[in-house]
Amino acid sequence: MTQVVTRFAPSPTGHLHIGGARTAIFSWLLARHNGGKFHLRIEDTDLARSRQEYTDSILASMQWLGLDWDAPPMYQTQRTQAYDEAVEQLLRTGHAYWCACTPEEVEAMREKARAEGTKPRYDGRCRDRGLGKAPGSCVRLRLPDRGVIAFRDMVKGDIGVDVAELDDMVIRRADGMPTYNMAVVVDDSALGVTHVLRGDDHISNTPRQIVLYQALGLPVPIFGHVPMILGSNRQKLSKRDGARAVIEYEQDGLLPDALVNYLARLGWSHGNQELFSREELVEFFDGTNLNPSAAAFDPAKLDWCNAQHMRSMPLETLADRVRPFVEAIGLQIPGERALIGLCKLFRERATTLKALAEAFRPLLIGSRDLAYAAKDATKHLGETAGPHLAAFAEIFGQCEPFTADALDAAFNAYVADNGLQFKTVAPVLRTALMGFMGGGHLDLTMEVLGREETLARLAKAAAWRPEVAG
RNA sequence: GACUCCAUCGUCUAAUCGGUUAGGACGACGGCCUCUCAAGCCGUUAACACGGGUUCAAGUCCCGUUGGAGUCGCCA
Repeated sequence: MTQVVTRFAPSPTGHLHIGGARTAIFSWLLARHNGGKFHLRIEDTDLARSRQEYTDSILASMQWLGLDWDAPPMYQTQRTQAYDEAVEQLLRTGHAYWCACTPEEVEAMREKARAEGTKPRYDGRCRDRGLGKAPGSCVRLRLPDRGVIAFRDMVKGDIGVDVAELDDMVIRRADGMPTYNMAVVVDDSALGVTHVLRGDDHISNTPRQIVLYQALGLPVPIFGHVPMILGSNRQKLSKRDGARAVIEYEQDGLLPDALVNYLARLGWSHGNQELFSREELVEFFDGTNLNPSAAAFDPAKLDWCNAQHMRSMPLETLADRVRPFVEAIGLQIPGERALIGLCKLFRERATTLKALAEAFRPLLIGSRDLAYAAKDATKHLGETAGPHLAAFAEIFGQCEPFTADALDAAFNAYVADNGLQFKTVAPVLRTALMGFMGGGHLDLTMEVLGREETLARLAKAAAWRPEVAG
């Protein structure tokens, strides 16, 4: 059996978006599952719209997603010789011909056809004129006179199109550059691509490409057309649906594994399983169970998926991931131990790394900057809180070592010795430490804060007085 | 308009060769837990687009209708 070779072929006219990311994921998965090769090709033949910065951005997003490729990326602008040779071969074998029609003339033909209610097509008037190369001339592929071009699609099943629906397409533009379909066929063939996975907006290109493969005497790969991703209104994806560039999800603090998991699961399934590690995806994704119908993008489920991944990864790894986000919002990055404590404290309370870093804020600012939520302070830091706060300062000031376990024991002893109820005194401590009724376990919170900061907060809380209105 | 593709809860989806009280997940809602907020657990809500066939039996096969999407470039 021959090796499976897949590819992802973006054009550098923008950042990598989630639609492209998903087909890249499927292609990468299919190659990795089969122990094959995965290639990258930059389709930069549209000189006017292609930009180097987008190529850089796309490659960076691919790396961030963890989709590695097996050879240096191929750039179409560097392959003019291969395209020229292919066109030359087609001309020589009679599968192609020079066409001297101007774009205006062709457009007139289309207008006429549209007016008559038939399919706008080039009428093939230069087919047998025996023209040679001339300024302004392009080369067109000579289609078979009749027949049906059929193929078996990995996701859609059998598809067939009558050649009568097609026209003699341009394969070499007047400026000498190849057109999309031409370049794709020459390049996929050169790369030895066996499985072409792409968006189903390309489905109408496929018959044309098959004709090209045949005319060139090349083996036709297996095609798989993945449906487009829709927005929440089941219309084409737009910004307001949360459909953005991969780089934006990175900046928002999503985990690459979570994005890959969610996107892979959109349009593909493995029984009832929702959460997959990267290894599981590689193990299970074999190109089957791809859904032929379009799927709507759901930001809420993506968030849930990300939250699940954040909760199941090692704390040390999570700490490494969140560090840049802590720095980005201007907070002092604590030591490793404290940072891990913060992650443990808040990871079940945040769905993104960005939100997680933000949740750290009350504990990472100094007591001087701690603000109290009026409602919570009024309720829990009133006059009856005074004795408790004084006692806390006493017992925690002496607590040794200053660790969660010891602090927990000290707190519980205080509650028991004074015949109190945990639930009546805990809010006092919580409000004093956090500034509001939120956050995680109090013992770990204090450990993360450290003795000095904990005492400072207790003192500040003891000095709190309600503001007198008026 | 022509051609092509698509059609299960609001959303993502499952349902081996036709036989299921049509399952799971997200969301929403309710409950439990609880010092708070979450998380977690339990539960509720909700779908085979429509109409014909074939068959003892159709979400599953066939035809049609409706609806949606894509393409119709010397863009990719």
